Formats: sequence, C-alpha cells, structure tokens
Amino acid sequence: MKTPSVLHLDIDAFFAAVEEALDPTLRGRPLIVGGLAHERGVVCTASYAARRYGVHSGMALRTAARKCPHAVFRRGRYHLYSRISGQFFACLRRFSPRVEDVSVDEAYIDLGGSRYLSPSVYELAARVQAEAERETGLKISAGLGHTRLGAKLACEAAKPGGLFWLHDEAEFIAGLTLDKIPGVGPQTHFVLQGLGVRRGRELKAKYPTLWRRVFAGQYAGGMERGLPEPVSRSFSRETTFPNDIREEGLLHSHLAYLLDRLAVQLLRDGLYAGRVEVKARFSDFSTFTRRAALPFPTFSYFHLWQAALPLLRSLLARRDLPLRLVGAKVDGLQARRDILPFFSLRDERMTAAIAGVKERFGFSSLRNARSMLLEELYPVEREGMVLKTASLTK
DNA sequence: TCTGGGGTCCTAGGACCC
DNA sequence: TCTGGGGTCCTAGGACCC
Repeated sequence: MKTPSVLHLDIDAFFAAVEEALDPTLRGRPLIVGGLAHERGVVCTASYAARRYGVHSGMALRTAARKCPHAVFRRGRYHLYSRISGQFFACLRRFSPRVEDVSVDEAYIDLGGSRYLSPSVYELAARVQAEAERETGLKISAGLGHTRLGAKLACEAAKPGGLFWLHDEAEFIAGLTLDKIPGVGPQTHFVLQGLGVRRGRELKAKYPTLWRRVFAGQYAGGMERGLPEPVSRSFSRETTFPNDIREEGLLHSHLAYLLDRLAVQLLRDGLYAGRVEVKARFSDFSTFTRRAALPFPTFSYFHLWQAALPLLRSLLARRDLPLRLVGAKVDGLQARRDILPFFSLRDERMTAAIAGVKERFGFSSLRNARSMLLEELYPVEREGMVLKTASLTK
C-alpha cells in the first residue's frame, strides 16, 4: 500500500490557548474569546474547559454566558494570533515547500518529497508536530493520510494534541455518519437524511454523483491540486452595530469607513478591484447584498465610494427597518502589473499618499470626513502618533 | 438569550451576441 | 413570423468553512 504523505495540523483552541499561554492564571478555567459576556456577538474560540459546559464557537455570547456564568470572557487580540500563526507556517515550510494554509491555525503539508529527512513518514510527521509545538508553545493535533480528507479526519480523531494515521480511508469514510464529513453542512445533512442516507456508504451506493461531488471536491487527490500560491479573490469588512441604526447619514459614515479600510488593503497588496459589493442586514436579520462592476479597476477609496453608495441606497429601500449590520466587499482582484496603465488619476495618487500616512502613523491618523462622524459616537483607539486632518491644512 | 467576521465556491436567471 | 442554440458576462443568493 502506498505510504500516506499528507499531514494535517490544527492548533488546539488556538485563540484561547494563546491567551492561556500569556496569562497562566487562566489555565484550566473556562475561557471564551470573541467578546464580553453582554455583547452582541458570538464565541470565536472556547477553551476545552468551557466546552465541557456546552459552549462552542459560533454560539451567541449571551447564550454562552448563561451556560457558563463563571467563564472568563476576552475580546480577541488578533494581531497577536496572527504573529504566532506566522511562526507556525514558517516552521512548516522548513519541512516541505508544499504547505497549504486553510486558516490561521490549520494547514496541510505534503511530506512526500521530504522523506529523506526521516526513514518513516510517521516519525517525520511527529517531528513536524513537535517542532511546531515547540516554536509556538501551543498544543497541536495532527493527522496523516493519503488525501486531504483522510488527513483531516485523522486529525479530528487525534484531538486534542495527538497524532493519528488513517490506514483505510475509504472504509473509514464509508462508515462515517454524514454530519462528520467536512463539506456536508446542516442543509445538505437535512436533505440527505430525508432521502434515508445516514452514512457514507449509503451515499456512495445510492447517489454516486453526489458522492463524487462531496469527495472529488477540495479534498480529493492528496495535495496535487491547489498548490500554486493562493491568491486573494476578495476582501471584505463588515460591522455589526451595538444598536440598530436607522439614520442614513450614520450608515453612510459606516460604509465610508469600511471602504477606506478596503482601499488601504488594496494598495498595500498592490491590487485593483473589479467589483464592489455592499451588504445590509436588517434588525430582523434578513440580509441582502448588491454588487456592481466598477467602471475600471481601481484601488481608490473615492471610486469605491461612488459605486457603493447607490448600492447601499437601493438596499435600504428594500425594508423599512433599521440596520444591524453594514458590510463592504471588493473582488475581481487583479495585480497592479496586470493592469494597463491607461489612466493615472489624481485621486489614485492621493489614495496612495493617504495610505502612506496611515501605514506610518496608524489607520486612524487620517480619516475621510464622511467617516469622522463615527468618532464622536465610537471613540477610535489610536495607534501611535495622532495626526488630525485639520492639522495638515495649515 | 439570539445569531461575528473573514473567506471560498457554486448555481441560476437574465442580458446580450452570433 | 412566432422563432434555435450556444457562449459569455453579469448580478443575487446560498452553502459551507474556520
């Protein structure tokens, strides 16, 4: 039998584990990262101690507080997590050039070409795991398989902190109940249940096409697919308000703020957007989006704003309710080098200059006037030096 | 007790063109 | 005169993942 070479690694309860590592008094206590107990929001990560009370990620914070009143609640410190995530991936890349990141705390790594490092792939996997744990200071679960799916399932079984090897993937998957299969969510599960399908083998026998759809997707074929450096396809930002908002001027300010952030990100990554999308969620949780192609690829806040404002207006016309969320997204991204230099617009240069100041003095050192309204309502945390727009005009 | 934020990928219908 | 078939682009929405 062919030797498995795909290793899946997953940092256990990542955000909570970082907080525990930094504050040992939290160890063993139920810890919930994502927001404070009374806030409008959901659990991002729950420590294993908190999970014992039935708290899990995605649960409303207020529900979690009811289930586990003595839990410690923390807002996330995402810059910190992102730095440790960087160490994690740097460590993996020393063992193989074929590393695929799934998220900040999850990766696939193909050890097929790295066998010279160790006589046994199992030992090599254990070494990768141990090394990553040493460098991050966190517990990491690992699973070895022939395909991504096999590796992921093995890792799932190894949690927390173990290393598993799935000997017969096909047999294991055939025996699995559908809700355990990645890619089968609540909707698909519900439909399949209605069709009398409970396990993998029934799905394979009765609905071979669907079976292939589930398994020939992102997890099939080991690591052959998808290995070119992943490129960003979209960026988005959204805000759920502490209280629902009806006032249109204030909603415009929020939109302006989100677009400002997207413009900075586009510039920083050297990308132009081809399309902009606005999202509105009303107080009854009904959610709508509107997208529009930009007249030409751009990274300019001003162009994004011109295209996005009519979209927001049209969304607001759909319901006579206040909003609980507004969001903005850019996609159709293209690298700057792939764009014809057919225009050199003044406000694109201005965006670049503004982004330069933000880069140096912090995002909120310069704000467009439209989003300044927000500062009176929600004072902004400032990083470093404060540079007010007004002081530049002198 | 409500229900975040950041993504990816897929489908379906209409417009438009040949 | 009551009509086709394919291709492609566009937008809206949904399922799913961490």
